[in-house]
Amino acid sequence: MKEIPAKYEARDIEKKWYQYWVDNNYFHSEPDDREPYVNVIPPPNVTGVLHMGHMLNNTIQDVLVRRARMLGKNAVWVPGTDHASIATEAKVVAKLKSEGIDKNTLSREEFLEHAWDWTEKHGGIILEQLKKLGASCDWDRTCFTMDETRSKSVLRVFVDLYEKGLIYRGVRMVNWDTQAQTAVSDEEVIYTEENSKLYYVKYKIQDEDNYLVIATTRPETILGDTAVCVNPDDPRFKHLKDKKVIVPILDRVVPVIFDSYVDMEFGTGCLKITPAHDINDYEIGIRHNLESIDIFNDDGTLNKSAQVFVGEDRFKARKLAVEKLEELGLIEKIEDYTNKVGRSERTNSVIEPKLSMQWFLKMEDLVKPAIKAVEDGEINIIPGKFKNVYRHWMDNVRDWCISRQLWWGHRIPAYYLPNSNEFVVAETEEQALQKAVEITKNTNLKISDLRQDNDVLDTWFSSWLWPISVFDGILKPENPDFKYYYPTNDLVTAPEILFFWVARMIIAGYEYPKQKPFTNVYLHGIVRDKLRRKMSKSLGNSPDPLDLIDKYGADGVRVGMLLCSPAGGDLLYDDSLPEQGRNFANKIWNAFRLIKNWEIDKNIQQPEHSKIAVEWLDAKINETIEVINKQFDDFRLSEALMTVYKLFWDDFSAWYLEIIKPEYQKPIDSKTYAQSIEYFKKLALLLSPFMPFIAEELWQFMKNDNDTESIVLAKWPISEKGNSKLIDEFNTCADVVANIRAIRQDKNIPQKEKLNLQIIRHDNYSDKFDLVIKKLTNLETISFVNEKPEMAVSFLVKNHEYFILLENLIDKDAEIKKIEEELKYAEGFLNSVNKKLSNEKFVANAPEKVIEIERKKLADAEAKISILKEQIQALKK
RNA sequence: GAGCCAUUAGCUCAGUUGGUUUAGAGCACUAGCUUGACAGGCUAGGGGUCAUAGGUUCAAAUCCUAUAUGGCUCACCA
Repeated sequence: MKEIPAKYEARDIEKKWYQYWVDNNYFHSEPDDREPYVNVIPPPNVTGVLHMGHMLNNTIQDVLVRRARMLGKNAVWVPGTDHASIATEAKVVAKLKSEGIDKNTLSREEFLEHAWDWTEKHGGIILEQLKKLGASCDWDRTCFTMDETRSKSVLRVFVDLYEKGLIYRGVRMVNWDTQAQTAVSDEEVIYTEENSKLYYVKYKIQDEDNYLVIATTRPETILGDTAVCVNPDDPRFKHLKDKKVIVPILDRVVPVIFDSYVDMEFGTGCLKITPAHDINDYEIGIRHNLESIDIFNDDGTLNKSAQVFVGEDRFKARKLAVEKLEELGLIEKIEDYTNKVGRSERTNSVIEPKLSMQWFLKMEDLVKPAIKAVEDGEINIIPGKFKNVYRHWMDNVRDWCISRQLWWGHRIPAYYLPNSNEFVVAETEEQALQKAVEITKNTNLKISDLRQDNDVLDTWFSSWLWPISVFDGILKPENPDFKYYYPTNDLVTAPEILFFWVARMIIAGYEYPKQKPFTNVYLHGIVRDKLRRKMSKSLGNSPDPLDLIDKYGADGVRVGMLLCSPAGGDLLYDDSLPEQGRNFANKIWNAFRLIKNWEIDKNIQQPEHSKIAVEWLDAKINETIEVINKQFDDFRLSEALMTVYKLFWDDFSAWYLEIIKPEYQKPIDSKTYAQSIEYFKKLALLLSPFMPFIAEELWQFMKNDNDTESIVLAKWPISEKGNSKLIDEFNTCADVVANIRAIRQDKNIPQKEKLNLQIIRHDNYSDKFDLVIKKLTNLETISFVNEKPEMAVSFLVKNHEYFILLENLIDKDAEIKKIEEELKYAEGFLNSVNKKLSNEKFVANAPEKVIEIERKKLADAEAKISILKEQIQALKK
């Protein structure tokens, strides 16, 4: 066999095995008799490149899927991307602009051609990157929210909801993104505190020499004012009934109205009303029948209705308005002020409340079964604290604005009749025509006479169908794939899209297949840097995931991501995490090298210490498998990983291998060797969901004719009955070994120098591991005595007294001091136990079992104290 | 402003219906190791009055009430 390198080099190995898995189609699934295990990927943006959040998200999914596959389930993980209307359109517009092309000069069709080109060029990148991470997706099933099946599904659902009366069109105040020039939903607006100014502006009262002062943060909207409002209970303004005021700059005469919406405490108690540009003003405007003057163009510049500053941007207009007001002497004062400003999630531009015609989905009834499903536990949200958040949003849900004024996306299938605002809704143009003919009774009507709505649908209006549509469950609810794979199992995503996506998928699940879309929602944390800042391109605090994989290996990065990612908690990323993962891979690699390089001698007997170690490790592995299974069931993935990590590093490498390791350049017996390989294979299996690449590499070295050709196809190990007594005895042994090692270190005795150990046994001494102790600490002899030897260092394990005989190295005073410290601790402990037991109420009320434990503690402590006292006495002699 | 969640070692977190020795892990830290698998390592070790103040209980990190601090969600006052 060729030399195995001392350092594990992940790069070539990972490339080799991923190719092998894909070539053999191991990740592909077809329906069969087995129980399915199904996850759908949260589709990343087609515009995106892999970032740290994806790494975490997909690592978790891959761990779950790989383990499910090993548990014998028919596992499928469906990959795909979404079309990300706003983000993609923005990128394409920007690209065109860099080529000197203005979007507005293109027809819709021409623009879409560019967008598709762009998508074909960039759309696959992120999925290719996921392969580097080891993602075991069924690539044959890759979907895109705008491919044929998914698009048709979206249109069918739109038509169906429209026909059910759940979709309506209407003028509403929406959140307008002036940069993307589209409406966005409430969920897409992020409010943050920003420093701004509060302007106090004087409005002249008509036919009086008096002024009324209003406070505003947006003086440019004065141009759209149609009233000034005060609270009807405010004594300061009672005299203003039926009065009018003059809007500055324009000298427009508007009424003073009275509405209890106005907070008397705030500002001046007078509120200017601009119904076209503020949601509250809009509602007040409706109540008081006010005129609504829209002063903005779609791009945020002022239009003709503003009369002045026409064509200027809204922020420039603000400056100009203030200057003008100052010129007119109408600014009373300007204060610094902090308020919440809403910005578009996609473009970060300040959201402009705008009245416009949009399409909405009525949510009130749709959410009901979705609320119940989570309430009843039919769907679990992990961690559970998000159940509240979900509930709260659902209870207060508002109608969903589903139209976007963009071209890239699913065009709304509403067709207007010629010269009319009347429309028909249909899945295809042909069907639309048919409906139009029915309505108009005009049989000469042609498709070209109809005008399709210009808007597209919100991207989430397609991704909310994802778990259904990836199996074609909207168009063909009876197809075998859908019947077999739906509902899916675990949805893994970040809490930030709980409403955007998760809640809406649940709604769609109960509206269409009338079944939950998934059973568990596992919400993982957000990847942040060490300073708890979210990773972002603009901050430049995010490492490039592919660089990390290159540097630490995909296995290393996966371990790094998982190690500190408890459910729902933030993950504070640091390079030390994948480094720890890489070091672990190296540890595994070297353990393997050690075993692989041993020479096997069939003629030698298995040494007794090896026989015992083999027995113990078997018990330990069995016990640990149960722990890991439980942790998986509870979605405690980072803990499951840590359990495997310690099993491998501490139990297998640090203890087991050290025990069975033959002397330098001596061969190992064939029995221990074979058993060790079997254990190593089990460990590789336990590791493989987390570190699939190194696990496969080792599997290929170790597999025999009875094993599967790839670890991907192998079965998750089954835990046989553990032997807790043996494990307990081993722990005692480990304690003794550690004590002896500490003595060597303390007294500067090299490992090579043999020592003699004497033991005074008390009750329940087991000699099972004595040979292990002897080997690990290089003892000449172990002997049992009744008298404390002189000139020895002592320690206590489980009330057995251990003495290492040392002729010249004993510092009696130091020994006494050490034992006195131990005595002090024991006495303190005894004291606390005594306090409990002497408490009558405790003895009377506590369960017998608890009292029993306390009595045992007492007895143990007393025994220990008397031993320690004797030892001090002996030393003082 | 309303609601929810958290606060345990330097850092990140466990601690499962209150009782397994006066609290555990990983990383970091300290000391000692040219030990033939591994310095990406080995061995040993230090480190916490469980945010604060009360309360319930025989018994509290764990239950209750306040307070403080941090976070999340929703709403929003110009």
